[in-house]
Amino acid sequence: MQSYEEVFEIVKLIPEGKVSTYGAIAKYLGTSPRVIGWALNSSLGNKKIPAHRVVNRHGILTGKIHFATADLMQKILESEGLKIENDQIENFKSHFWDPSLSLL
DNA sequence: CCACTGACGCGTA
DNA sequence: ATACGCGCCAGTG
Repeated sequence: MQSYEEVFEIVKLIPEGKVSTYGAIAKYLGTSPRVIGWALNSSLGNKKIPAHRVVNRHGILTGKIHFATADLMQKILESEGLKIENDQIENFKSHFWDPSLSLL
């Protein structure tokens, strides 16, 4: 299956200053949220893939530990205009981007 | 070649 | 309210 490829395509569509979730992408692709995490893990190194814009359903930067440094992910997100409070995105739902929007 | 592991989320007890 | 199990793909030992 090209599940990973599908995930990459979606993640690349996430606009700057926006974030998405594992569950939303998984639902859109019709797969399990786990696959999203695994795919993103593989995506690390692919500069074309903004893996830092994907967080869990609580808006928490669960994947930050996979970056070069624990603060890197938060740093990038803040750099894109987001506000992080205690590893959690503030006004998360206001910055939430749903894959369904890519249909538009 | 077989088995384990790794960025999650939801339903059920 | 908290705890546990299942779903799912690819890479590595």
